[in-house]
Amino acid sequence: MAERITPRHENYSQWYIDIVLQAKLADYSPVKGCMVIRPRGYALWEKIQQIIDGMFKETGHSNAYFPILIPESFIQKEAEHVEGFAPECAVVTHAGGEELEEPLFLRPTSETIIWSMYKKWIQSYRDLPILINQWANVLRWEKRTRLFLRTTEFLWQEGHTAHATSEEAVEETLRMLNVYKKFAEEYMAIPVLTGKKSESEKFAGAVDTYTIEAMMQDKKALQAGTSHFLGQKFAKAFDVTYQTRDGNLEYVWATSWGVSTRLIGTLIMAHSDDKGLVIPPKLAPTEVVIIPIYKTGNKVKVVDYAKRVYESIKGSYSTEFDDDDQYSPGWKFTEWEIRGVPVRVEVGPKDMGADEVTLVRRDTGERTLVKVSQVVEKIKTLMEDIQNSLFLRALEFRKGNTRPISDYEEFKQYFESDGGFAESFWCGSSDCEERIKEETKTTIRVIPFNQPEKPGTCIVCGEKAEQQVVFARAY
RNA sequence: CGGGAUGUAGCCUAGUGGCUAAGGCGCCUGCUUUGGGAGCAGGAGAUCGGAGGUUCAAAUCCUCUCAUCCCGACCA
Repeated sequence: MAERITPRHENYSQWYIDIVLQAKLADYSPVKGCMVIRPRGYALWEKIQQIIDGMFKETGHSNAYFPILIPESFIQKEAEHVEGFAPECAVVTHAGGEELEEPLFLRPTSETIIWSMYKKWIQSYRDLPILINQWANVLRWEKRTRLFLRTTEFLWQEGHTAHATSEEAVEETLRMLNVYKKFAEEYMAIPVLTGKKSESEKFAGAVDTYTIEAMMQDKKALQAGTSHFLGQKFAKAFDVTYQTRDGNLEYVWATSWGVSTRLIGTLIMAHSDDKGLVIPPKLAPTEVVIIPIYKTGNKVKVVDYAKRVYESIKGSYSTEFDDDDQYSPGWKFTEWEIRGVPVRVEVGPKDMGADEVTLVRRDTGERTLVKVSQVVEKIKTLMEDIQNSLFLRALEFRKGNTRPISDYEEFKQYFESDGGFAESFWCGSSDCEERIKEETKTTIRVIPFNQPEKPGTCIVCGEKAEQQVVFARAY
């Protein structure tokens, strides 16, 4: 008997760890807070990269690469930025056997080094916009780490764009937020709320931070991607100006936006179950697995038959043929369920007799008999079904665990029992935000774009409030 | 960084001062099996997280240290 996966209702954190380790997505590394992304985890990341990168290219961006080492003085140029990041940075002080004259920071994010370069590259409005993305690793010295969700080193992409006008930069910020929303919903099958972050939750150095916010199966919120309007802060810090058409000098407007390997953690916590990983078809590195079921006497015949099925499927789907002789079919079923492969094709003597195969979908476990001649077509429908129903299930779950609440006592009770998302009005004061965080451990996850017609009263102080926001406990 | 827990073979666990550190899973060999984690036989694998100390004697007691997990504070 292999190790069991801790059921979600017993211990959600442990369940998550069990999935990551047993599906062999990642492993702990010898270095505190770091992880090794194993081939199956990395295959997922490559799939995510490939799709999102295509979306970046479609919206006019190019990839580039900037160094991991950043001079200390650069980090310190933007006041809020340094305040936000300096405490969690690792710094190289020695190299080549000598102490460095100026310490070099391992990048926690690349705004500063990139804007030092933009200063060299931008002189005129003709040089704008610059639309650059980089795929990179970054390092943040976190106190408390969790596989994929928060590690000391993680992989991400960071887009950094430079624009002539504020309007253009804001437009870019929202465009990329929508790219993230589209990716989350159409590929990851995870519904997300979009909107702005409150002052206290925004990125250090941003004017405005926008977020895609998802609900996990334990009803906690998770920020899955952010897009920042940086205004002219970094342009001013690095003195990046351009000459306008009519000869004036103006500071450049900036955006930055990113998603990370955290998306893999998000994916796990949104869809997986007590049997293991559940991967939406559009992100599955392996879409179909074929398992021949034979006895010693009929092995050759069954494997032959299964192989023909494999031949007919593999052109259309990323397919694995598991004819390993050492493990029983039951063992294989369990194993491929842990790995989260969306569709399993069982091929045994019974199926062979009827010129059929058995299809089993990972999300519901539902079995269907289908003629070999129709198998590719049927898998196509199944894949679409799984993709859609994962999304709908997550959407229903979020809806069922979201409540408008206007009374603070009711709010407290809500989070003492079930919890979830609370839609409540907020007057905008950081005092009220701070108080509700202290008293209920909830934070403002997002100030949604979609606002009710009528204003209300602040959930905390009862004063008139223009904005309705979403409160939740968060990762 | 505070509070708690844990660390014994690849994994899970027993052993709470005394003989050669025990068992299950996994792994290797062979045979038999195979429609939901198969069976039998044989075998390999551990300086008990690390360092120091107490003792005739330490996995076991003490000190320090490291790592992981859980709960907080801080963060993508």
